[in-house]
Amino acid sequence: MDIKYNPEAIELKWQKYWEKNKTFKAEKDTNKKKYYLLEMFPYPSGKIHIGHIRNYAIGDVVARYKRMRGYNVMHPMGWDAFGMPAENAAIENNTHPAKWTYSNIEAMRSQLKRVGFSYDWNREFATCSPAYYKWEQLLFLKMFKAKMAYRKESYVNWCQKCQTVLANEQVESGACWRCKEIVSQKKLNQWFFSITDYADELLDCCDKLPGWPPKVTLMQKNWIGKSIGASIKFFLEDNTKQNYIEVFTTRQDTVFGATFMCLAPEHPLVEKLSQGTERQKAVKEFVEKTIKLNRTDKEFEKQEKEGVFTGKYCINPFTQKKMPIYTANFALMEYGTGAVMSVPAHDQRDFDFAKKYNLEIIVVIQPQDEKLNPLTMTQAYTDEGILINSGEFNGIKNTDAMEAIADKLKKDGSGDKKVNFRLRDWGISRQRYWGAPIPIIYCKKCGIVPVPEKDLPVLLPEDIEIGKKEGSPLQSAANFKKTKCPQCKSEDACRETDTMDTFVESSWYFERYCSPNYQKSIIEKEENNYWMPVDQYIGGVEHAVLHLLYSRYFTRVLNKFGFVNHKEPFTNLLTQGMVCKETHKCAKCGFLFPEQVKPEKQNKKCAICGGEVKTGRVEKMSKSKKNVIEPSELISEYGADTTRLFCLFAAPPERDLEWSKTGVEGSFRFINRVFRIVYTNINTIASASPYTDTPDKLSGEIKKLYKKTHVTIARVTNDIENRFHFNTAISAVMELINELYLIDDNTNTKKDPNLPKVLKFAIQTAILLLSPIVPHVCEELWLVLGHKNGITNAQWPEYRKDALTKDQVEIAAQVNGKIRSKFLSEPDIEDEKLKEIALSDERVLKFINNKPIKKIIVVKNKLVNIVI
RNA sequence: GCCCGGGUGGCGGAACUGGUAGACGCAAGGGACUUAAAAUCCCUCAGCUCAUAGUGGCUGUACGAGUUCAAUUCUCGUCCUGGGCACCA
Repeated sequence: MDIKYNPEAIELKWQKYWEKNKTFKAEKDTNKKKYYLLEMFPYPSGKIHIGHIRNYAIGDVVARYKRMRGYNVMHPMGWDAFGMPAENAAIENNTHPAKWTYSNIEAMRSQLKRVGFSYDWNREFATCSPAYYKWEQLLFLKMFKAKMAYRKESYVNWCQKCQTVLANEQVESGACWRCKEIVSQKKLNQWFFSITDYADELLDCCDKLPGWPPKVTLMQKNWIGKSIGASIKFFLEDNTKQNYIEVFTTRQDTVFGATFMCLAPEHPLVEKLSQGTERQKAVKEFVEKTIKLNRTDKEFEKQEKEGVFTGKYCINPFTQKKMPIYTANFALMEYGTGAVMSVPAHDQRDFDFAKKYNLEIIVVIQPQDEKLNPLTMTQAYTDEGILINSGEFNGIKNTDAMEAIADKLKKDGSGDKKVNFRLRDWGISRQRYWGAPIPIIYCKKCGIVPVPEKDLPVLLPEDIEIGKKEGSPLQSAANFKKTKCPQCKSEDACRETDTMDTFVESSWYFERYCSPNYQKSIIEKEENNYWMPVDQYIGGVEHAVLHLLYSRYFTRVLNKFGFVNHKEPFTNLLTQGMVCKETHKCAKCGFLFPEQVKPEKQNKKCAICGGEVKTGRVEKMSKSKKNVIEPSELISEYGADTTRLFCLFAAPPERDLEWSKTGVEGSFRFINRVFRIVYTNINTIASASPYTDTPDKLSGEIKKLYKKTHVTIARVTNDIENRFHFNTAISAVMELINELYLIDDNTNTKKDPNLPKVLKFAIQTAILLLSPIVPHVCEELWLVLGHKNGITNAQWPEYRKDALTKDQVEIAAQVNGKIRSKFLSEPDIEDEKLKEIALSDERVLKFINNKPIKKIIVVKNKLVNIVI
């Protein structure tokens, strides 16, 4: 055989063919069942990396599979194109962010095309284009008018290096998620989206997303953080009966044990209470010291719980006791009301604090088996028990008193039931240039004025200087900033210079894909109703809370304004694992590239300094760890099909994938095996029509092969359709191919007149089953097999039920649960018959050794277990 | 600290509802073809063990118990590991 597998020639040929024939163009067709498949769109950083390829390969298998199943598949791709790297690159290379971004998009688009993903490129857009962000601005205006977008002054996480505000979600253990700089606190006027209005709904609907991994919905639930409890007012001991501190607690059952109060250092009362007292100086010092160390700071985690007395008292509404008011470093202004009622007997943190400052401890919950003594207690008692020292509630189980105490609070006017969320409103202001401008004008006379809808989009000015001055570049862009007030026409007005968080763009891009070129509004409703919601969404688990929660929120906002009819954007979600590779580290030179490692007899040496090299952990590929694989190199060496195959074969999608050079070679070998099995048999099968009849008319090896082919169809279909376990789908086809090679060698079966037909069916089926995974080579082989219309829209093979049954099954014969013998039998034979065979088996009898049989368990077609 | 995962050969991973552990691939070793190499093909491949070399015996899915005729699978405890949240009142 002269024909050699040449991946590059085959792949370029079919990519051209698909493009020419518009094979993947998706159009609304109400007669067909739609399937909207989406992978998280990339940030155009410049290069596609292997993690993208894995993500998109997974998606492409599903898209191509569904197409073959007759679905009208929409599989779009685009660019999450706003963001900081463009600005950073602009500063470094003295280019404009737009230029940098668009040239990156060019490069990455051609890379993606070279992998042969079945995208409908007609729907492509970049979120940085005015045609896209215009609609985002419109939505902002609608939200502003509905009071869902509002401005408030607040402390924000500030990254000094990136010169920007970060959302809480973008702060990872005290550091900027992008540049790892330690985050500090800054007070600024910010725009917020009121996501908390939907906290309850977003939480409840987590349970209505059966197609999502429970892990992700659990993370969202924790993030939203709903707590049910009560708000309680503690009046100050100032005889006015007007000033009070309000707290939120989940333990109103312990209110009789509240002996002191802790306020967050930022709490407005802290300064007021201590003013003019001898405590003023101490309080001020403490507050200043504590605020400096913000809560996300690394130091903050380690610091001891401490506080200072403000000099004033408040009154416990139930006991009328005086409670000293402290300000404490563990009280958080952002949670609840910034004030904590402290119950030292039943909260460990309060207990430690009370011990430290010698504060009163009152036991109000008595456990069943022991008697708590505040003087001898060594830790707080946080379990259930019976209330004591609690007036009219004495003797009631604490959990039962929750409701009653909340009711009494309400009756007395000193509180109420209350639900509190950890989730806070979404701060979207960014002091950056490369983002969507917030369409707001500040007028000296009229105040905050929204840009009229007819004036949209508010364009990002192109003639700006980046990195020359402190702060946001838009602030120094006079042409942009200076404007007329749309209401009073006064010249004394300026534009908002902050831009929107880039998570805003990615919160609705999946909606825009349905009508990407629609000019009249944000969304063309009929298209949207047809395509949405996304049937399958695929992306990294790192977006479990950020992007996915915002998207759920935005979908509700769009729904509220009547733009869309659905509330949840993604019916099914698959979160794929990272791509990892081993690292090499030299004590002196740090991380090394694989080519910098010299293998020697015993251990590896560093090519730079000659020092010992340690093979480090398998870690996520990253430039800094020097363990990155370049997809383009891989594709030019082995081809796109091999690259795809390996990404899918090495691990199931949800798990991390460990890169292996030899594994890639194995994948390449397999494609070659497939390629060869077609060509070596082509003369035999070329003119044969595939056998599709019942297996009973066949015999011997041919029958076995025919049945194996149907079993393979069943396995692959199940693995793709129900489990996304492409690794086992591939191994099933590998088994079939292995079997085909055995037939090829077997001269006896070569005389069977049914051979060409069955062989054709088997080979053709293998090609069809592989086609979503390695589409190019399959298109080529499909053509070789004589099909002129392309494999992309060929029908997915169906299996025959009568071909799944086995002619013979192997039965394990066990004695006391241990396998002592195996025998072949007809399938589905009577239990009694199986027992009989097992009991006549020599090896089994040897182990029974004439002992009495207690019982015999028979599992049909599987085993016989004799218990003695 | 709290909440989720995960732990299976030299390696990546199979085993779908408790029913024959190790599919498929990689690596390794041996062999065939070849002047040679590459490519390809075939065989072996969890560990220990045996006067019987066999469809032999024993052990084995992180560790220890338990439920069961039967446990990688279910329950409890321990260890390790990955992730999320982290003074949340």
